[in-house]
This record gives sequence, C-alpha cells and structure tokens, in this order.
Amino acid sequence: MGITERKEKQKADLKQQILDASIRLFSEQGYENVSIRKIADIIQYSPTTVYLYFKDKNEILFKLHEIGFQKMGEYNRELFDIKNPLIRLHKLGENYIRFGLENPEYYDLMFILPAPMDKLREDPSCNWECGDTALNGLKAVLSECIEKKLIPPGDVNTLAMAVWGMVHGLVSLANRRRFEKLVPDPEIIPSMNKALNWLINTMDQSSN
Amino acid sequence: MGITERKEKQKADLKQQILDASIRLFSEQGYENVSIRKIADIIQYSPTTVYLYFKDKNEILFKLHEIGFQKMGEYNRELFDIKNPLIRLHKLGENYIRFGLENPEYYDLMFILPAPMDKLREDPSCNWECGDTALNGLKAVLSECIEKKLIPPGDVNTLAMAVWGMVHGLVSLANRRRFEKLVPDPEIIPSMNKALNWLINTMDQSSN
DNA sequence: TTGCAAACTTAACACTGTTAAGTATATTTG
DNA sequence: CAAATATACTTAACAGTGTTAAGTTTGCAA
Repeated sequence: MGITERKEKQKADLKQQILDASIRLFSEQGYENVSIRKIADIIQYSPTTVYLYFKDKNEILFKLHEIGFQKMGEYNRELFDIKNPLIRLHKLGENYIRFGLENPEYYDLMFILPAPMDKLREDPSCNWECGDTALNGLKAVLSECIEKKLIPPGDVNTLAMAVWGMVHGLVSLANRRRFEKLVPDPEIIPSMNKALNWLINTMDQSSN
Repeated sequence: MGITERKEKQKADLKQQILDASIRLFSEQGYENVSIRKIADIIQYSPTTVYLYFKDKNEILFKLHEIGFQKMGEYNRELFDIKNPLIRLHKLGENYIRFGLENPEYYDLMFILPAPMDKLREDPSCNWECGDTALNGLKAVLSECIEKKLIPPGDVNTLAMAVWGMVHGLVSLANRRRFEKLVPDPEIIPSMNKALNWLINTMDQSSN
C-alpha cells in the first residue's frame, strides 16, 4: 500500500503547511490577522480547502495555543537544576512573567482568548492537558516547599490558584495596558517583579 | 436662542439614545453583539448616523466601560461603614470577585479588552480616571492597614499591584474558563475565595 | 427666493467565518 | 476497457463586520 501511504503523507503535509502558515501569520502579524483567507493565500489553495483539514478556525487556534505551552516550557528548562524549591518557585514566577510579556500573542491564546477553550468544550470528555501539566508543575513545587517547611502549610490547590492568579493578573493587566496610565512606563516591569518578590517573601517561613 | 438650545438638546438626546441602545445590546446579548448596524436598528437611524455622534466604535465602548466602573462602585457602597481596614480590604476583594463573576461583559470591557484603552491612547494627554480612582481606593485601604499596623509595612504601590493582580487573575481566569478543566465546577468560586482568604491571612500581622 | 449649512442616507469598500454545490482527477469496480 | 465512485479541490454565495465618500433632504438666514 505504498500509494495510500504516500497520499496520507501528502495530506499530513498540507495539514502541517496550514499550521505553519498560521504560526507565521500569528507570530508576524498577531492574533487578529490569522484569517482563513490569509492562510489560504500562503499555502496557495482556496480558503475552503482549509476546512478539509481543520473543522474550523478554533481548531487551528487550539493547535497554536498548544505550541504556546511548548514555548513556555522552554523558558523553564534550566529550572530543574535548582535545589531549593522556594527559589525554584520564584524563578518559575519570573519566567512566567517574562514569557507573558515577551510573547503576548501566545499568552493571549493560552490564558485570555475564549477560542481554544471553546474548542475544548465541544467534546467534554477530553481535558486541558497543557494547562493540567503546567498547573501540576506549580503544585509540585509548592508541595515541596511545604514539605521542606519553607512556607507555612496550607491547601496546595488554594496556594496554586493564589500564585497563578497573581502572576496571571500582573501579566494580563500589563499586556492589556491597564497599568499604562497608572504606573510610569519604565517602572511597570520592575513593579511587577517587586509584587512577585513581595509574594514570595511573605510566604517565606524563614523570614518571619 | 431657544431654537439652537432645543436643537442641542435633541442632539444630546440622540447621543444618549445611541448609548442606551449600546448598553441594551451589551447587557442582553454580550460584547460581540454590539455592532453599529444593530445600534442603528434600535434607534431607527442609518448606521452612518452613529458616526455623526461618536468618532468610532471604540468611543462607544469607552463610554460603556465607564458605566461598568459606576456599576462596580455600587458594589462597594456599604464598605465605608467598616472600621477595620483589613476587613474592609477583604470585603473589597470579595466584592471585586463577585462583580467580575456577575458582570463578565462589563468586566471584560474594564480590564480585559483592548478597545477602551486604545481609545485612551489616542489622546495621550488624558488619563484613566476610572482606573485611577479605583486603584487609589485600594491604595488608601492598604495605607490605613499599614498605619494601624495590621499588615507589615511595605511599598503601597507594590502591595496594590499584588492584591489587584491576584483578584484580577482569579476573575479573568475563571471568566475565560481556564479553571474549568482543572477545578471541579462547583468548587471554582469557593476556591477563589479561599485564595483571597489565604492572601489576607498571610498579610495579617496579628495572625503571626 | 435664493443660498447655505446641518442632519441624515445610500452605496460602496474591504474585510470576516463558513457552507452548498459544482468540477476535475484519480481509483475502483463491473 | 468503460462506467461508477471516491477524493481533492474550487466557485460562488450568505450573512455579517467597521468605516467612508458622496449624495440627498430639511430647515433656517440673508
């Protein structure tokens, strides 16, 4: 069955071409410039062809949002070397903020825009793997902090929501320009890191 | 000049009618259903007439976002009676979360969507009064907490960003369904309030 | 009555996601 | 080998979006 095999490869190829075009549009021109027609232009097919490979635009955006999680993962590569989990938690927060500010488009897709979650809600059986992995990583670090008595004991889920909530709040308010008229421009990023420092210090058992 | 006066009243009237129609569409059908053509349908004028009263759609959305801040203000009416500033801070956070969950559309406009800030950026001289007032309220409560030694001393701006960051993070992650696949549905709101409780308790000087 | 200005509309541009229906090509079946 | 079918793709259209240039109607002043 060499023929059908080659055909399937070609089909997969075109699917990948569509994704590549989407990523290119997305990275170069931002979220609102990813349109089916522009993708079609790049791959040199008619717009409707895209629908033979992806159910709708949300499905494409979902794939892009997964790529975003991969990209974020790369920010935390060197983190496993750090022994002290509280310092690891701090670095994790710093990296989250840095990733969010450096990749606002991917950040939007991952944590702000409804599109990828809409796709996920279409079949309720499947869960949000990327998000689950990321949150579990955070929970693991927090558990280790509690275990080693670096922070006061408490419900890990609550702690995780609090920490994630704060860094996400900072990044999304910054990216959506809600600090711009309140905090002088060059102070926004340092202020965000100060807020994170404050959180870590406040949790730090040894500082009491 | 009774005639020109009446005319100006009529003009102001139509401007208000446009806003009323926008609020209605916005409240009843959500953000993405506020379109110039639908507004025109309601006020029974052609779509282009809207442009004689508002420069563009952003200008309308900016007005709506201000109404949102008014609505949020109403949530905090009874707050001034509370003497203990730390309890007031806690209630402020609870109200913020409640407002955000109960009015997701207004919340979007106020803190998530770029549109109102784009409008603001058009003339850089004017500042974000609504946001400024709200943030100053938070800072005042925090200052009072420090003054009365209810929380450890620290930079008020940093504290304000941290607190606002966390509650905004929680609300926006919840509204954009980022908790849905990670936290069982009926536990989302309690978990958010637990996270807020944790923050307040961690700050609370007396609990150490 | 003419002239002008204000208020409003028509028609269009350039887009968007999406779908029904049609076509051409290649493969399978009788 | 010819006819039927399945695959891959396209055309044309629907229903909508924000926005603008140009044209029309209305009412008031000179």
